[in-house]
Amino acid sequence: MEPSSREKILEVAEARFAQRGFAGVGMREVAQAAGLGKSSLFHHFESKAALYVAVLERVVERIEGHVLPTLSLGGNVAGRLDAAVDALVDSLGEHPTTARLLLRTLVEDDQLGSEPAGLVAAEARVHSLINAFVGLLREGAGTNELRAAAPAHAVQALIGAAVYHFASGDFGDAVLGRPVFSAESVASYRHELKQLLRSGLLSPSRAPKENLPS
Amino acid sequence: MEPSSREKILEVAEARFAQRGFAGVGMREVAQAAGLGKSSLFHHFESKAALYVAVLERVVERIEGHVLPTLSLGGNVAGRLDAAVDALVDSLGEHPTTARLLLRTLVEDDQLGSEPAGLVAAEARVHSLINAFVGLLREGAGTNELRAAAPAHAVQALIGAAVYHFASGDFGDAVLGRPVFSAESVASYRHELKQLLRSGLLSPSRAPKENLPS
DNA sequence: GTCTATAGCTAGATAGAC
DNA sequence: GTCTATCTAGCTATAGAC
Repeated sequence: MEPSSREKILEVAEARFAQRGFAGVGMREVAQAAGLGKSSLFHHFESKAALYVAVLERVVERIEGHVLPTLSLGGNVAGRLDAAVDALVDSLGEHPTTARLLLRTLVEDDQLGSEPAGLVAAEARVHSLINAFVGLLREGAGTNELRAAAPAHAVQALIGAAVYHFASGDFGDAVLGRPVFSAESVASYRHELKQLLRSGLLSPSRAPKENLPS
Repeated sequence: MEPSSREKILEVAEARFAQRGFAGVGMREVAQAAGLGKSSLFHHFESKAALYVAVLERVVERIEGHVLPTLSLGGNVAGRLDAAVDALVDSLGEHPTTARLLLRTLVEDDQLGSEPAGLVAAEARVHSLINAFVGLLREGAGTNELRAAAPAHAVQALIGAAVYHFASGDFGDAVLGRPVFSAESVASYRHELKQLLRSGLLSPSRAPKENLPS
C-alpha cells in the first residue's frame, strides 16, 4: 500500500531536519518534497515545532525498539553490555538519519521556541536510555567485573563513539574509504566498538599492566 | 586593551553558531550582542557565510595549536597516541564552544550556500588532523604495538567520544552530575578516554582473553 | 484533505549620509 | 567605521473556498 500523506511528510521532514537542522528547513520545502501544498502540511501538523517533535518521536521509538529488549536480558554485565551496544549500533546503522537527529537532540538546546508538547517527553526517553547504560556500567564496577571507571564518563564516550560515527556523513565516508552505512561497515563498526570497550587498542600480548606508567 | 569590533563579533558569533547552528542565528542578533548595528557587521564580514567561516577558522586553529605539536614527538605509538589524545581533549575542554562548532562542521553538509572561500580549506585542515590519528594507529598496528584493529573505525570512535562529550551541553551535565567543563571533569575525561583506548573497560584481573568468545 | 491567497514578520544584504 | 533607511525574498501561520 502506498504511504499516507502524514507518513510521507514525516519521511521527507526527517531527511531534511537531519541534514540542515530545525532552523535550516522551511515548511514550503517539506511540503513540496512531500507533493503537497504548504497549507496542507499545517493541516497534518499544527506547527513546524510539532512536526519536528513528531519526527523525533519516531527516531526515539526506533532506538528504543532495538535497545530496550536487551535491557531485560540476564547474564553477566559484559554480555549484557555487548548486547546493548549491538542494539544501539544496529538502530543507528539501520536508518541513515537516526544518528543525526539524535545528535541534534543531544547537542542543541532551544531551537524550537516555547517547548511544544512532547519534546520534553522525548528527551526524557533518551535520558532514560542513557541512564540504563550508566546503570549497567555501575553494576559492573560494583561486582568488579569492570574496572573501577567513572561510569558516566565511559557512557559519554560510548554514546559519542556510536552516534557520531553514523552522523559523520561525507567526513566518515572519507575516513573509512567506503560508505558508513554499507552493510559491511556497520558490521565492522559493531565489532570494533565492542572490542574497544572490552579491551582497548593495545595488543593482547602487551596488555595492559606493563604499559601503565604508575 | 579592549577587543576590536571584529574580535567582539567573532566572539559572540561563535557562541551563537555553536548553540543554534548556521541557519538558526540571525545577523541582527549577532550585531546586537556585539553592540553594533547590523550594517556595521557587513562592513567587517561580507556575508553571513564569510562570518561563519571566520569563526570556524579560529576553532580549527585552536585545535591545531594543541594537537600539531604532539605529532612531531618521538617515542612509541602508545605514548604518542596518549599525547595526541591529551591535546585533543584539552583543546576541546578549554573553550566551551570548540567541540560544538567542530561537530557541526563534521556532521552538517551544505548549510552555507555556494561554498565561500576558506571553507574547503578549513575542512581540509580538519581532515588532515584526522588523518594524522589514522596514520598513528596504522603505524601501531604495523609494528604490532596495537592489535590489528580497523584504524579508521577506531579513529571514528575516538573522535566521536572526544568531540561529543564536550558538545553534549545540558545532557552531558545531567549524565555527569556536574558541569562537563569544570576543571575536574575535563581532567577526569582526559584520563578516562586514554584508559578506554588503552585497555577498555574490563577489569585487568579478567582481561581480555578469557572474555573473548572465540 | 487539499487548494489559493494573504497576513505579518524577519531574514540577508545594499545605499548612502556622517 | 558606524549609522538609518530600504530592498527583496523568505519565513510561519491563517482564512476560507472547494
